Amino acid sequence: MPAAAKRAVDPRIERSRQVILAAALAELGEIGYGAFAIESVAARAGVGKSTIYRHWPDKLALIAAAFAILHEGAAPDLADGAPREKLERILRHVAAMVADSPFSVCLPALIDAAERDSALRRFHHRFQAEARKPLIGLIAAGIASGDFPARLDAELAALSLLGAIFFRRLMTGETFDPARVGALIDAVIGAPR
Amino acid sequence: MPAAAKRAVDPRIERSRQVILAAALAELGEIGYGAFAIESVAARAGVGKSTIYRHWPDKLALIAAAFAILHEGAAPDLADGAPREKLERILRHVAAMVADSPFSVCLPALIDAAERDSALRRFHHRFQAEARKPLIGLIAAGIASGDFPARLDAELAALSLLGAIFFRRLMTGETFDPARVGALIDAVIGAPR
DNA sequence: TCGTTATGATACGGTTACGTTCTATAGATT
DNA sequence: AATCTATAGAACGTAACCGTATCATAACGA
Repeated sequence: MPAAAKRAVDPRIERSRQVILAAALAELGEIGYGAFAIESVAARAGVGKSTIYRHWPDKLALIAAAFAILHEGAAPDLADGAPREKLERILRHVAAMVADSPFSVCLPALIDAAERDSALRRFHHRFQAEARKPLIGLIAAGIASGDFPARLDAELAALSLLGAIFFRRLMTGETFDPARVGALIDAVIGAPR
Repeated sequence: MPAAAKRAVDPRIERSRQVILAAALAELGEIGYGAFAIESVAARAGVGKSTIYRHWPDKLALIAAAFAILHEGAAPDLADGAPREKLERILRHVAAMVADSPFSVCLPALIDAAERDSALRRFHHRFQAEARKPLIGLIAAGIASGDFPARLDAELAALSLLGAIFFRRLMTGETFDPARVGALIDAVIGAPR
């Protein structure tokens, strides 16, 4: 009998976790990875520093946990629609995320962190690879069905479409207006038939 | 008479500058912007800390000076050749830079720094905008001359091409093999005629 | 050679942050 | 109500690093 009557979970624990993680994410967005300070997180969360160390062993663990939150968004539904419509839907979603969201705010910190710590790097690259898969599959299917021109390479096309959106955010300081996604697809893929 | 016989310039000054800036750039690549430490730069350069402060007023000034070095590369010659060839030349150059160079090493730090400090942000965005101009102009000319398909928007096409290269570096951890630039152009622009 | 000056080393006070430990308290469970 | 436990807050020793100052040295120009 596996000690069934364990004590119920204290709600204070989960509550602390949430408050601290939210503060950590805000800190990452504002301060970045390199100057990230646990004491600032504690102050921002209105929490004792010791509470943070009760939940995570050290700074890196907290940072990793905070970054993990970024990847809890609902992906757009790709069940039905023409390939071109689905493509537009998914890219509009990406553009909106990159334009304005906790993800967008933390993106530079995430990139920087991935460069400095190998665990965060694995995390970052693995997640990005997963996130790209549906898009690449969609484009590949579109090419196969003749909806997209045969000139395309699915992976390169995905890189180009995503790249355009991310490049603007990171290198020009502008955001990619989700409304312009149609024009982007026209440019890279071709106009709708 | 403007005091002509000024003392000749002490070569130690320029020598210190170079050694320190090189060390600062290496530090930015390794440590990043947030945790950048002048004392580490001094140690790395084999230089007294006071020497650094004799040349730059503070940490930010040194960082800015170091980043400025990144933008002293020779751009590829665009004097002659078919539009497609010129495009390939310029993108191969970009891909090589992003794949392996001080610029590539410091790129995450630069992006992070641009996010945290407004002066560095202006610097980063201005330079990037300047660097994009020839590419956009080239594509626009190619469209006008009929060498590139009319479907294209010059700015979006430039974003896509550059974006693909940068996206790979920053989000996938892989580099974009300069040899694959031809395939990238085929995908976004179309095969050569 | 001789005065000049940039330098490396060292020390300084001040600040910040790490990660640990303690205590009284407020909030849980039973 | 009685008990348990997670918490906030403070203090701690340690370490790093800021920007400044001092000083003997060595490289420089003249």
